[in-house]
Amino acid sequence: MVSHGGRGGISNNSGEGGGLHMVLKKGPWTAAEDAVLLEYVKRHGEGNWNAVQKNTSLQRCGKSCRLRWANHLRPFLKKGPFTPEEEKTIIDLHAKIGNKWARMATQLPGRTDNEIKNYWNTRLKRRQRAGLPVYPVELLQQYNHRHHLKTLQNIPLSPSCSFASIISAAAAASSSTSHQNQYCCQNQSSVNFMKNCTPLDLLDYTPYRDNMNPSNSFSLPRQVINNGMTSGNGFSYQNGQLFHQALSGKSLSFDNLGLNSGPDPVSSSATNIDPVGLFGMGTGNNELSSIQNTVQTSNNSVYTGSDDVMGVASSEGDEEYDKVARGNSGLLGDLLEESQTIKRHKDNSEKNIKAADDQVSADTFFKDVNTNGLSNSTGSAFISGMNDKKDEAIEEMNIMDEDLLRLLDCPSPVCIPDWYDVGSSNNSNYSSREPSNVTIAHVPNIKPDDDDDWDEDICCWTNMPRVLS
DNA sequence: AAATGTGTCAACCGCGCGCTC
DNA sequence: CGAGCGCGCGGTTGACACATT
Repeated sequence: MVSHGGRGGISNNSGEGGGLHMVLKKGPWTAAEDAVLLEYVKRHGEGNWNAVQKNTSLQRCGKSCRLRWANHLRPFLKKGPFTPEEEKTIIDLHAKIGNKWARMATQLPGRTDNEIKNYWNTRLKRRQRAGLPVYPVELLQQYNHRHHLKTLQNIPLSPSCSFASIISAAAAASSSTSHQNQYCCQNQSSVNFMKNCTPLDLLDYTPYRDNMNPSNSFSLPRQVINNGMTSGNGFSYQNGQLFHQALSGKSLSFDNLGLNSGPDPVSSSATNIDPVGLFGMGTGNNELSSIQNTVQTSNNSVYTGSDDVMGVASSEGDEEYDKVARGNSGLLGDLLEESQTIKRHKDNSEKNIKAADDQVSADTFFKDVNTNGLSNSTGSAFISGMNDKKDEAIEEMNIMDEDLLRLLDCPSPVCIPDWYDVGSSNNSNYSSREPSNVTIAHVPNIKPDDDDDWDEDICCWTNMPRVLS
C-alpha cells in the first residue's frame, strides 16, 4: 500500500492552516534540518510551529516540526529501552487510563508518547501472539475484588477498550438516527441498558446458537439478551436468526447492534471509539474484527472453548509451567521466557484440548428457543440458571472500589471474552476474518453445577489460544 | 544463503479541541 | 455563532535491522 502521500519526498501542503501551496518535504529528517529547527526553537521557543516553515528555510509543515522537536530534539529526552520500572508504570497506567499516551508520557520523564505507544503496541502484539493476557494477573488483582477474581483470570484483557468507550460507541451509533441506512441499532433502549451494565455484565456471555445452521451462532452479553432483545423493542427471532426491525431485515450482529465501531457501516461518529478492543482486534481497517469463535486446533477439530482451551496449563503438577504462569509480570523480558515455556508445552497441549463441557446446558437453551422463540423470559430463565454461581461473582464485583466506580468517567480496561483473540493462534491475518455476520459460538465455560471447580485456581493460561510456532 | 517473519523506530494522517476573529 | 487556524493526540504505516526457518 502506498503511504499517505508517501514517506519521504515532497508533497503539497494540504494540511492545516496557512493555505500555502508550498512544497513540503516529508520523510526522515536530516541533520541539517534538525539544526535549523533547533536554532529556531532556541530563538523563539516552542509553539507556533507553522511559523517555522515561514521563518526558516525548513520545508516542513508545522506538525512535522512539532513532532520532530517533541520526539527527538527536545532536551532531557531519555533514549534506550524502557527500564523494568518504566514498563511497570506503563502497564499500570494503561490499565488505568487506556491508550492515553500523552498522559502516560507525563508520568515518565524523558519519554515520549510515541515511544510509549510503540512499546505498548509491540508488547501487545507479543502477548497476543503468545496467547497471554494483556495485563499481568497481579494487576488484575488490584481491580478485581477478592476471591472471585479467579473467575476473571482466564479472560484476556482488552488492549485498549474502556467501558466508557463502549458506551460512547453505542451512544454514538444510536444517536445517528436520521440516516435511513444506519445499520446500527436505533433503539435507544438497547443503548440505555448498556449504561446500566457493569463491566462484568459485558463479560457475561451467553451462547446463542442457530440449530438450523450451527455455524450461524454467536454469543452475546447477557445484558444484551436480558435488556436489549425484547419483542417490544423491535427484535424478533426468525428462522434461527435474530432480526431487528430497524436493521432493514439484516440479521443481528455485534456491529449493527452498535456494539462495534467499524467506521462503516456504523456511523462515522464512532470511528475513533475503540470498543474493538472488546470485540476483536482493533486494527483500524474496516474489517470488522469478527466475533468468530471457532478455534481450529492443529488436527482440525473444532472446539468451542473451555477452561482447557489452551490445554497447556491443565497438566497438573507441571511445575515449570505453573511457575511461569504465576510469574506473569507482563513485562517484555518475562514474556520471552513465558513464551519459551509455552512453546515447550505445545506438544503436551495438543492432547489436552477438549470440547466445551457446557454444551449440554447450552443445547437445552437453544432447544427452548427454537421451540418457543426467543423471549426475555426464556433467555432470563436459562441464563439465571446458568449463571447462578456466576451472578454471585457479579454481585461481588458490583461492589467495586472507587476505581471501578469511576469507569464511566475514567477509561479503564475492560475484560473481554475469551473469544477475543481466537484465531490468532493459527490465523495471524486478522483482516481475513469474516465480517460480523459470520459468527460462531464460543460457549463460555459456565459450570453452574460445579461450584467447586469454578472457584478453583484458574490460571490465566488456561483459556488462551495455543502458541503455534 | 535466501526467504520469511518479527521488532523497532520514526514519521504521517485524520480528527477533535480550543482559541480567535 | 460559525469559520479558520494552530495544536495535540491517537492510530497507522513504511523502512530497516535482526531473528528464524
